[in-house]
Amino acid sequence: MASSLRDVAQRAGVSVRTVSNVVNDAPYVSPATRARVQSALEELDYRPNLAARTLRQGRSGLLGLVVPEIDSPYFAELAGLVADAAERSGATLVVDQTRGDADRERRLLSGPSGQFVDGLLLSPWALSPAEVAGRRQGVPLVLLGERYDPSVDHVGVDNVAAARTATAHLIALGRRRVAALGLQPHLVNSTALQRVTGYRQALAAAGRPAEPQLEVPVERLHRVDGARAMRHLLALPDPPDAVFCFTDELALGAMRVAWERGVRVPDDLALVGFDDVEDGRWSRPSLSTVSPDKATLAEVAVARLLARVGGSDEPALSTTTPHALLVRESSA
Amino acid sequence: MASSLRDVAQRAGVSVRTVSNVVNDAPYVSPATRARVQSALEELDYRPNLAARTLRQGRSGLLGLVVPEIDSPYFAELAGLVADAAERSGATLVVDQTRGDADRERRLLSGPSGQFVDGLLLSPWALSPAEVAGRRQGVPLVLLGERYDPSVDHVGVDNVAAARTATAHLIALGRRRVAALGLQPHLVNSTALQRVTGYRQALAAAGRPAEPQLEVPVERLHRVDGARAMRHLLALPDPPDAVFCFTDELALGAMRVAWERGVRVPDDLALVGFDDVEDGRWSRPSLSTVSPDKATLAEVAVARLLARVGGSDEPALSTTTPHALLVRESSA
DNA sequence: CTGTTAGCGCCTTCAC
DNA sequence: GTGAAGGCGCTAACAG
Repeated sequence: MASSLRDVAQRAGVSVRTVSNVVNDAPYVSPATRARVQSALEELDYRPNLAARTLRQGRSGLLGLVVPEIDSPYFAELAGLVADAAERSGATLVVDQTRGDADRERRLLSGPSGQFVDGLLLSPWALSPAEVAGRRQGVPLVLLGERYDPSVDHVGVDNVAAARTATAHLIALGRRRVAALGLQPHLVNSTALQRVTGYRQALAAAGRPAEPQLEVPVERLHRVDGARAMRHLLALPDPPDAVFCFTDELALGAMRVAWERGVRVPDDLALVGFDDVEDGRWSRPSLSTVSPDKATLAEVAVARLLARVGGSDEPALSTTTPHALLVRESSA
Repeated sequence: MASSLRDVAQRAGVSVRTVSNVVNDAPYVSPATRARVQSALEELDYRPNLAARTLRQGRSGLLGLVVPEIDSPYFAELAGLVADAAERSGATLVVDQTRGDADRERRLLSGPSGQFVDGLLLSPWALSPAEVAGRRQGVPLVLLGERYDPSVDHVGVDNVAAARTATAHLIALGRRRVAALGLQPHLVNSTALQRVTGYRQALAAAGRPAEPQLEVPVERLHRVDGARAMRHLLALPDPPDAVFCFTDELALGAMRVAWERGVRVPDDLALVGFDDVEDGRWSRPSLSTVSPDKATLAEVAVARLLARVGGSDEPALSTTTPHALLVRESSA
């Protein structure tokens, strides 16, 4: 059985109050008493009970991060950085995944594990803006990536501009038929939509007509989806000579298929991804990509959330974090 | 302000007890009352306070997973599967990372976030067996991968056998000089040690002498470490024609370096990794690997932990989960 | 079937 | 400087 404040007090021959003071190093404790309590604390291996403390002061020191999939490289990397940022700020991060399930997102937004955290970072996937904005009661919420509602804080990159840059780069390479891989018309989530928008803008700016058959939808964002979409593109009567993939995972799947089909990257087909995931730096060839500054994103998101937890009630902020196009071998 | 049981009771004109009964759908509530309470519950958008509930019944319904790095593909995949397994069992998983830091491991083992979870799954890295066994007080603990102490539950693959199989496969391919990449002599963690042991056993079984210069240590297990180690191997007067890498990440880094140096895989150099991480299925060439059954591992670990949480006091069990050698292009 | 109440462990206001 | 006591929200033992 874990020992409580009272046990320690008894052992040290003082009152609970004094022990509490020592534990939270408050002033007003004589050095002698403090020392005595200290040793009692150690002998009993006392640890404050977080449930009780949380109940009492309404704060747990815990921050929650909810992502669709913890095992997708992008979210895994992001989670790692957010955990680091939280750690630096003296908070502890706990991570939850929803597998893209609306119910789970909903539950985590206001259910048990959104219950004992002081604030929540959410990367929405299946939930509509209205639901997110509506359900947000109680703990502060900061949205990652998606900007849903002007009433809730948001941190993310400018997807439209980033996609435009990536596409423009492919066009500047002299490619004639630039495809877009990764549309998700079945989702409320609008990230893919923003990226197509940027893609189309770049095409238009270059005086190119939009070609609907070069815009390929995918179910999810895994390598296998990229592979399937690439097979589709290569089967076209007039296949593309460049593809802008909406995530690195999609691009890596597409790249593998290109190789299997004898299509040389970048000679026959230039590829650019999005996310700057570790794998893309080591693939063969290495993958050009739009690199969101994930460390800054994590830092800003945690800072904003902690400010809210601290009681800040300034109007909701939408912060755009930097990104950069990294040209590597797949589009050199 | 969130509404409490009392608020609801007041609104419905009943006692807290009755509301509590309804919330936890206990019996002994008349349908009429139940309905009345239900609507009060909804009107007030009542949500149980987890801190209070935990304080009261000493259980939170939360399980914790502590891994060195949440952004390494292996741990990310494992975390995803463990979260799924927990979900299926009605528990919620929270994930923490330590970045391989002994202090953080220590803190998480018994600190705040090990305080409000009912049980802990730990993949130790920097902590010594003695510390792990000693610090384990309070919540049940199940060790993942490393088998530290007979007194604590453990689930993992047979690293020695797996490494032996992988090495034997390379030998059977007719390779003359088989290297081992990934030793970690600086860690208390013994996974690498077990894998070298299996490697040496296979060599011995084939009547080959051990060649110390073919056993390459690494600092960490990332691609960059694999790349560095590979450069070292290729600079040897008599470089290997096969390498068994202790993780897929190391292998992927090594593979990229081989390509840069014009060494053909698998013709000039056969490669086998360990972990069966998603990337290796899509790399070029695809990566042969030892595939631990991660889903089973997750399932068993969660089941065992929940049994402990439920009060099981059978002697500590050490479970070996299955693994399989997957021969793909890098050693075909 | 339902109401009343003690107490989980902690912090903190009030008294000394 | 330190002690006593109340109460955070919930559950369950004890009435009725």
